[in-house]
Amino acid sequence: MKEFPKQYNFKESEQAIYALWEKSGFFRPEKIRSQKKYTNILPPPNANGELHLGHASGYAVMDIFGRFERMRGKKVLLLPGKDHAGIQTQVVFEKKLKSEGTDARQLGRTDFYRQALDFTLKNAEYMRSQEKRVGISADWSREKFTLDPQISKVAMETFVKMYQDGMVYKGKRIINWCPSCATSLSDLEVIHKEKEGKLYFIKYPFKNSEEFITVATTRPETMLGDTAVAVNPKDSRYFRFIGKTIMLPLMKREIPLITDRRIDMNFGTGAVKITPAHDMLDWQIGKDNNLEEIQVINEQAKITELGGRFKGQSTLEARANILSDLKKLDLFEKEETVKNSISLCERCKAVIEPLVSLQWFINVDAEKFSLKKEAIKSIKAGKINFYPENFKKIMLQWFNGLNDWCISRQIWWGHQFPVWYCQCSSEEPIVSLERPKACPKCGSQKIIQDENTFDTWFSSGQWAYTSLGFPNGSDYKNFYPSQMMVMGRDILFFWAARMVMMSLYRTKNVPFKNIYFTGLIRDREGNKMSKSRDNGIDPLQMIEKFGADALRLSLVMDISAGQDSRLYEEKIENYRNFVTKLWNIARYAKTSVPDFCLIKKLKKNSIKTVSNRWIITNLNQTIEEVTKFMEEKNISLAQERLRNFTWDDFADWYIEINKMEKNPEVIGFVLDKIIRLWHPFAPFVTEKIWQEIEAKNKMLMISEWPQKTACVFPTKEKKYFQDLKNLVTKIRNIKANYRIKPADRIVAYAENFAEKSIIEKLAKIRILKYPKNEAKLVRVEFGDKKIFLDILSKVDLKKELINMERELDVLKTAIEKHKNLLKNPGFLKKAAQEQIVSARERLLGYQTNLKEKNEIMGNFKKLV
RNA sequence: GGACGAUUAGCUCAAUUGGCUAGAGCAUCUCGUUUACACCGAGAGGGUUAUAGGUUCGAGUCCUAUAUCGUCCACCA
Repeated sequence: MKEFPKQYNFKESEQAIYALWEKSGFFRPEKIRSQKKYTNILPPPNANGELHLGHASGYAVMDIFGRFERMRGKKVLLLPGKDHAGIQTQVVFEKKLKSEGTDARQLGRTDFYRQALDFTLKNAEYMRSQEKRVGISADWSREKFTLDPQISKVAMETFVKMYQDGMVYKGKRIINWCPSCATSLSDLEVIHKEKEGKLYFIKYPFKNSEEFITVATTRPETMLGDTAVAVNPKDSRYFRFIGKTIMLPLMKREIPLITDRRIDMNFGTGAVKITPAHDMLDWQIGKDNNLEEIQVINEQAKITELGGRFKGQSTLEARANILSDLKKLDLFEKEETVKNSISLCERCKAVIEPLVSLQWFINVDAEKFSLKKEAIKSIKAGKINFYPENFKKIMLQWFNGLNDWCISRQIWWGHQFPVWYCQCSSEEPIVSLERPKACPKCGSQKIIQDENTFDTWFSSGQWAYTSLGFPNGSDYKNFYPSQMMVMGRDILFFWAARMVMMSLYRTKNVPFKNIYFTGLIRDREGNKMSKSRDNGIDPLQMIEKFGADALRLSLVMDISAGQDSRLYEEKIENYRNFVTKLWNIARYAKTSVPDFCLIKKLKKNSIKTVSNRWIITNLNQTIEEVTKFMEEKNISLAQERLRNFTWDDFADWYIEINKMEKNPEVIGFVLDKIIRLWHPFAPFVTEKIWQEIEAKNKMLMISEWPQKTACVFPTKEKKYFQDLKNLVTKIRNIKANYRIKPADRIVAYAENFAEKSIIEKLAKIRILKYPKNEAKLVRVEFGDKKIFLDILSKVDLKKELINMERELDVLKTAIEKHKNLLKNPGFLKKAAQEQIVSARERLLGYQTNLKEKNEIMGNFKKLV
């Protein structure tokens, strides 16, 4: 017989086991014969860095559900992929180029793209190896990349189709511009940060007048592009000035004083300088009032030639110079310190410059197909289940306030627009997947492609169907829409919402039936993990140290969907201990029982005795509850229930304490079920145990999820055994604590002779009489009061009185619980009530309080 | 400004529809055990479930306020 290793060596086992799984081919759904399908398209990580805890926790969740469904006999497809991650990769890769002493411009677009692709693909391979270490049972043969030709083609087609349907347009609008990344950004890619700033009060003199109006601004440099000053129409302070002309200082340009309801009278002076080219609200006001847009800041955040003598200065230089000039002219009134929020680029944290620029937009509320309304409709119709549920509300709210989506980016890394221009008319785009051979208008062959690339979320927003080979691929036909989607709650809008919209448009169906959000993993203090804080935990390091199973368990313990959690080494260590415990349970079974094997079905006569019946009944309940929790997507509760059964009931009680009643067959049976139940959570150690004991070809990964066995006893009796267990434990403790020989002092009445002897054996006490009239009641008495008090006299009286009260509570509970077993419940209820109340009063000398009395009465009332 | 979430043991979190004694893990203390497992076992202490009201026979759970913390969205001239 093979020696069962003394210690679980996860380092050796994990790689071998993963190789075994992969080789078996069961990661591919084709290998599983079943009609029922389960698809989970894994969120493609950005292929430009390392695997981090966020990925790991998502993968743990997905793999747990995936393995669970696979064991339940479903054709499971976990589809992995990688994202090219437009701007982020561009930033990362440009840094790399810089460190190599070159830059994008030197390389040129074609070479840059080629090298970035090379870099990304290499990195994708590296990340794939890291993903495997987490143990994810994904079908690697199907792995996709957002820049794969087939996937790109479908994504581009969507754009062409949208163009034809009048859902995209090219327009000059004010957009968020990142001077550092040199590209436009969607609203979502801009983050706001509260910061202390200065509010400058500047006098704007009226034309041919000594009077002036004071405006307040945080960005004086934009005044070069002012085309009006606005006040609220209700603001009586300025009534007399309305319609007058202002001489814009420094620029000596005439600008009007206009009114607009959007101006807040209470902020600053109530008068606002309007710069349509460099402010979101000003742009709106400018549109409504037909104001000129004067761009005085360029894409590098420098002043343009329209900024007169400040041309070429950076915005900060210009600000200082403008302020000093104003001071010289005595037009500077004062400055105040204010808190205001500044806009930053999500990726590089540079300050955003709002600029007017020619960009491509998706009209989210187009006539032909309203992405916004269709999304709202299907979510309201309940076509997607949200975990947690309240995220549905958050998403709906977002859709309601959704504005047009800027999808063009001025970077090189990503999908270039399938849009072409001929020299003859740069205004008229030709939208087509293929480069046109000649201009349809003038026949010229000099055709250039639009320089823009797509927002990375435009392609990942289509991932749900592109990755499955939409529109004709067999995977699309077989596996769309997927059953499950798991993602971090931080990309709810970026990705989940966009996927819903895009999928509805192209497939007329929702992209997934269920969506589960994971929270952020924080450090011990609850801080975000970040490089600057240096508080990050590297998942690979943890796997090295504690094993993949321990890491997985620690990532899904104590969590609920959408809620942030904290992680630190002790937590992972704690789960490593549990993995060891599982191992040792198996090792004990295998080494202490001759010819031990896992038992699938139990013979009826193996479960005659009380503790066997008890453990089996408890196992049944565990299977039932764990399955239910898993179906409800509640990993934490499933795991907790399972852990309690495994450790407390099976290992500590059935095997350890209950030395006389255990049955090898029952151990084989329970262990068989336990390792199946644990497999989704801790796949490696359970598979290893299975291989050690079974040593057959079949793998645990594809064995069946346990079913409840035919219930050996009526469920109502389950509690009875639980109490029996508790009573025995209690007796043992009393013996231990008081250091007495309790044989003649503690008396137990048992249901029948068999149980009487069990209690005698287990608790090592002598059972006195077996009174006929006590029926099925199990009761512990503390002997004669006198004897009990004798014991008390030897120890601290106060402490023992408290203990005595507790023991009486146990008695109360036991009586309460078993009243259902009695044929005449009324009798016992009354008896129990009297007994408890009087006992307490007698012992502690206080009156039963009103609340408790009410509680008892309430319960009784309900029963009657 | 709008929305959402949270507040339970020293710490991290549970508590499935309002219901049996509010539970785990870590930490602390006591005892036990050294051939399944010191990566162990049995116990104990520790809670006015943020506060104040309300509904109910019964509230951690439902309602109404308040406080504190957090997140997201919008705006900030």
